[in-house]
Amino acid sequence: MTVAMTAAPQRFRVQGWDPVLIIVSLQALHYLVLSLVLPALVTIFSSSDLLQYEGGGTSIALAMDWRVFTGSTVSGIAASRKLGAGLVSLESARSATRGWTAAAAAAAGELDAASLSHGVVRVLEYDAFRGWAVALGWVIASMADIFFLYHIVRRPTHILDFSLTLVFVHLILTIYYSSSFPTSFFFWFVVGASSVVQIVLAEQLCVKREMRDGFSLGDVTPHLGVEMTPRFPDLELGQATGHGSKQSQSGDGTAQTCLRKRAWTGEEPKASLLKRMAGPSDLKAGVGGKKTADEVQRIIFEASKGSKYFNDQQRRDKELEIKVNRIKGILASKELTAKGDEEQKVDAILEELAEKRELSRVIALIDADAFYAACHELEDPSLKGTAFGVGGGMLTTASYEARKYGCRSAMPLFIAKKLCPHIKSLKMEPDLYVAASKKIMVTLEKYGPIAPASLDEAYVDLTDYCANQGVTPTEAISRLRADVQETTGLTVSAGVSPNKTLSKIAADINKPDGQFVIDSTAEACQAFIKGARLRKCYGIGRVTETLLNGLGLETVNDIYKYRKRLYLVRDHLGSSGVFRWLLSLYLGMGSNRVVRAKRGDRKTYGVEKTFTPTDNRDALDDILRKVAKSLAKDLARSEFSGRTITLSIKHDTYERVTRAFTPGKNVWIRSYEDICRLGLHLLRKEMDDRAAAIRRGEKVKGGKGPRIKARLLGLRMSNLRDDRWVKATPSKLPDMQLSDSDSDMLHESDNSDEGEGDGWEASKRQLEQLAKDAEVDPLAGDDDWDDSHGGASGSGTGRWMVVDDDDEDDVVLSGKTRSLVSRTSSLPLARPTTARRTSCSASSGSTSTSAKHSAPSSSAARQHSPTDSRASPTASTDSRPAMKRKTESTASSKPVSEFTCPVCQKTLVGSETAMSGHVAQHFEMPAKKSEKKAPTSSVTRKGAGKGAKKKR
DNA sequence: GCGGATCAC
DNA sequence: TATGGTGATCCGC
Ligand SMILES: Nc1ccn([C@H]2C[C@H](O)[C@@H](COP(=O)(O)OP(=O)(O)OP(=O)(O)O)O2)c(=O)n1
Repeated sequence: MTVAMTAAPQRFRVQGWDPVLIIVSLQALHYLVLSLVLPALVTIFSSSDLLQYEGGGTSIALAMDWRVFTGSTVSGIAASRKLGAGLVSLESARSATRGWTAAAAAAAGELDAASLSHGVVRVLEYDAFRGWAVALGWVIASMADIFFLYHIVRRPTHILDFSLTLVFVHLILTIYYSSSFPTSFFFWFVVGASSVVQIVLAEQLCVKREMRDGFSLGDVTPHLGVEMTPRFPDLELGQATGHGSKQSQSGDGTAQTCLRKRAWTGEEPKASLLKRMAGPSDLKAGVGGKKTADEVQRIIFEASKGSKYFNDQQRRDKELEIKVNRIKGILASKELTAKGDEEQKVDAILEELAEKRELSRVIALIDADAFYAACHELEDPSLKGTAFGVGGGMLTTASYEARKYGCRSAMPLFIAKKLCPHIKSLKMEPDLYVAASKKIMVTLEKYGPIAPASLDEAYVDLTDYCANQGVTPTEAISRLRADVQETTGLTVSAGVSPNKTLSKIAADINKPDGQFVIDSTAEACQAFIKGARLRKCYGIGRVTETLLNGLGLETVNDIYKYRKRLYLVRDHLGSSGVFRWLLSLYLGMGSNRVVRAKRGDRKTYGVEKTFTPTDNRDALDDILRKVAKSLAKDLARSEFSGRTITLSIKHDTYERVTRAFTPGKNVWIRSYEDICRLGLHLLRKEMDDRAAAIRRGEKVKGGKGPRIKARLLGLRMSNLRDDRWVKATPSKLPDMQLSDSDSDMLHESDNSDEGEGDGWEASKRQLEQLAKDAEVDPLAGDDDWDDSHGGASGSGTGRWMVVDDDDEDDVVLSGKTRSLVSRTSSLPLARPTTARRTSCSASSGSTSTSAKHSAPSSSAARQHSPTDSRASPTASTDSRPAMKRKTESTASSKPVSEFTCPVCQKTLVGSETAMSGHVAQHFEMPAKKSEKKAPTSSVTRKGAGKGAKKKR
């Protein structure tokens, strides 16, 4: 024992990390503590005369035999009431063969002989004391373990593992020692409870230390030691080729996965961090082998080390680690009480889900290869085959040649240059991409309904094309791809399957200029997705993947393999829907709805700008004004106004905060002046609030400096209203707009506010009152299935995407993105489903007034969808128009040019813009008083949201 | 409604 | 030396 203790620390320093040594040391220390504490406790709690029976208080059995716990606490106490039970309890003890148990046997003999109830009680009392003493000893030792874990294990991630291993080893030892399996509830309770407490406390301490000390690379302490996650051969998707037909035009067989030796040894940062720094890239780096994955990781790491960005990544990494541990803990505790029928239950759900499988459609996802880069090659053919990236500072994409060196999307140029010294970078030219995108989409439309998911991606429903032309999906997609290449000069890759989920994954398989078709059979779908790594699935990003990894899952098939685990933690997976979503993913199911997004589907407009960090107020104001101007321009061009403006700040530390403000329910923001005024106000308020928080000693983001030092400022408008729609609709609500032009108001209003501390509130209330008018009603949309991606609305390069009809060049895409991850704990995921459900049902009826206005199209848009192909009834597809609202808003009276300021009560005549400008003035004011009240009184609280959405 | 977090491209 | 811009959803207050 002693040897181990002293030897351990040394070996750590010299050799790094040795799990076996660590567990041996912990075990030894644990027993050492027990051996010191138990005799003392037993001596204290036991009467001396009885102590003799077991030969003193120092028997090794005290530590090693689980029966010391039981002898009598729980069962014994019960036994004191009933003789029979007491006999049973002692009976078991009698079967023991060595150590102190002989004493118990003797006691039992004594009982048998005397059969005096007095005697029985006495013996049991004695045992009870001892049981408690031993339990207490165990608890003390467990708490001492916290200290050892903290100093020896160090990494929060490993606490759980080592702690459980320790208990497990003890279990084995005690079973061996006692020649019996622990059947005492008390024993399990004490051991289990102290382990839980031990794990929680130790992890918290370790996490706290890491947050405090950081994670220094030069440090040679064991916790930095290696935690290499082996790079799995990228099984991609198993050999699904049996079912699907494969047809790759490009010659390179990306398939081979060579085992690479470590490019560097010695101190290595945590794998997760390396991965984070390397980005989502698959790192199968050079097909051409110019750089190995390890080299790429190393270079990225070396270049990043020490930067503020790097530090921020470390911080995130730690937080993620905490999350992983938390869910692991939840799983561990749930497993203790698992019933055993979990897998059966899951299987039932799977069966239920599988019934809704829909295989009638042929859905394709077309994705252009290295899109931006390809667009530039089109303009300048000499670029072909050269290594270049698009974007200054940060690469938005890289040419395939550059990718051989490890260059990727979202990689800073200076790192790309280290990887590939001769890489060239081109300036972004959005117009080029938009034009190319339009061309692609036009071509795609010849093959069926399409749903653009970004500038370079779109889903196409080939069902009808195949039927009409009498061709197989494979033939159809081959034609389509050839067609696109011919008409646009761009190469695209495609995936074809019965649903969007699978097609999306399939499109990646034969990536550059290739395609992958999955047969329309349940078997083919299932077989295909089984081998896919979780990260390949739309909606599963870095965080979600890590959390699932924490539960032991690596591939989609593991969802089934570990369905019991998922089931046990299902309530901690964000929302209950996540669990089912994963199951349907495993089944290879998904939405097959292909509908184009409409103009009204856009939900926000925003502009943000990164600059070299500064804490100069004037400079920040200046930047914000420019941002405001840009945003105003976008809004004007697209004819949208918004009710809510959100300021976004990225501190020098990369920590971000957002601050929003909604003047009123019917107050529309659009002009540069309003945006600017409100934006500056939000910025100033944040500066003041932050400074105040610092003075109060509270923690704030962005470092300790009293002034905000930012590297990015952004403004975003949400709760949009389509001004075109407004224009076309004669009467409507009282429409106020904070507006520009009249700057005159500025001065006069300035003084009026001082008095009213709660001008803010007042204004809010009055405006809300004023707004109460149009009637909206509850929605009708009921159950709609999920639609993770494409359906309508989405992610992507929002700003330029071309929306449906009007050939405007505004952009809106389709697809939606839910993100997993609930903030507080657990797994992310949100269920893909329903985005609109929340927005319609959850939000108050009042807002819908505006919602209605803003998105007249969205409801109208849908009715058209799946009608033609009757075959998609309840399918797992969404199919359904969610809500069908019809009542347009009612009208309200009220001319528009005369207002009474809700704040100062003045009556103003003139443009509404003047009005808004005036009102806005009040906002600039004293944040103080309004501050207090705002939180409590403002707004109503509605509980509906959650319930509605959960159910389903 | 707000703010943080996640994800996608 | 140095790490982007745009948009969407979800959750818990
Ligand atoms: N973080 C990112 C990722 C992508 N894009 C842009 C540039 C890409 O060209 C385009 C399409 O993205 P993809 O993910 O489809 O990647 P590419 O088309 O560039 O390459 P490939 O699809 O061949 O892997 O979106 C971006 O601006 N920022």
